[in-house]
Amino acid sequence: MDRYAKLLEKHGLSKTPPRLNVLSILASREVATPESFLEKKLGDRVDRVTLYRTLKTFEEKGILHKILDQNGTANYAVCSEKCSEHKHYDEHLHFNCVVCNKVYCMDEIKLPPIKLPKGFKPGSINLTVTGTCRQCERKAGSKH
Amino acid sequence: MDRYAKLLEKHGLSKTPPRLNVLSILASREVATPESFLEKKLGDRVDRVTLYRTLKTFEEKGILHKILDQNGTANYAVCSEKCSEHKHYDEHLHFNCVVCNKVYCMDEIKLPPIKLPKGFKPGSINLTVTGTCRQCERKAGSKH
DNA sequence: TTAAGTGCAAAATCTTTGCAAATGT
DNA sequence: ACATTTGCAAAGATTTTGCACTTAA
Repeated sequence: MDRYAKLLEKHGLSKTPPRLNVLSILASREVATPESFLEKKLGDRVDRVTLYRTLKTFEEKGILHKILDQNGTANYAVCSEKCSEHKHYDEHLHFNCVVCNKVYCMDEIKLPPIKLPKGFKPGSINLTVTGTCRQCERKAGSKH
Repeated sequence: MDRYAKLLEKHGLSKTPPRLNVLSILASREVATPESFLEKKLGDRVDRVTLYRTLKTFEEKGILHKILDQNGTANYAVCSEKCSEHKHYDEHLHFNCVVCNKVYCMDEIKLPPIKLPKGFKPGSINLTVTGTCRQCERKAGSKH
């Protein structure tokens, strides 16, 4: 049984083609991925509604993180082992390129400690830097 | 001439009722505000399309910041003096309450310095903490 | 066998666009 | 007077819901 099937099993979800397809696409990408990309990749193989429901289920189960880009669009990335139905661990920096719009998960950059005013209870922390990514910087550079 | 009229003039925009109304509502609130709230407040006085266009214009001119909450919904707050058409300055922490969904601008909490991998050029930085705000913590507490 | 998951149709939102009428300067 | 802005209608886009059919276990 392959990796993705195992992941589904672990969370008590049945191993259906739409789910396996979605996981396979997401795992093959080095960046977080929006619904629109998955939709294009999957074509007619998976209904759009199923895709929405799949992403929602995965997020609730702690299989995927949802990361919002600069436009408020959700991008999904496979969670680390630590994530569960009850709590997500996504405490690293996200980089969102303004040119290609890709969302990078920079696991190696940890978040700084934060001190909130009295009475505010933190849940999760999201640090997103927008700017130009390495790829797009290169392309821009080579034009001159 | 009042404060808001002056602000519009400064940016070369005409002083119309919809614009003055929007500014007045936003300035009266201590938190960032979504379109839906403005729409409710304004009722029939301002068309929804006008509201969308007003917010867009204000953002482009550097009059308002757009802050995305945990749901990807845009929330607007009046910019500091430093903002302009060319660049926004919004380098402080945002707190988004998961109960009431309010977005607080915590101007007093500055962002930490960030070191990106080689090739990545930062533009703006957004640090949002989600959790429970003071108000909602109090309410939750008083129930027990 | 049957609970869970999918696909289709349709509804509900949310946002944008085009254009004529109204308004600010 | 005239460019800008508004309001209305309509189109587009995105997301959700209901329900019958299919499939995984």
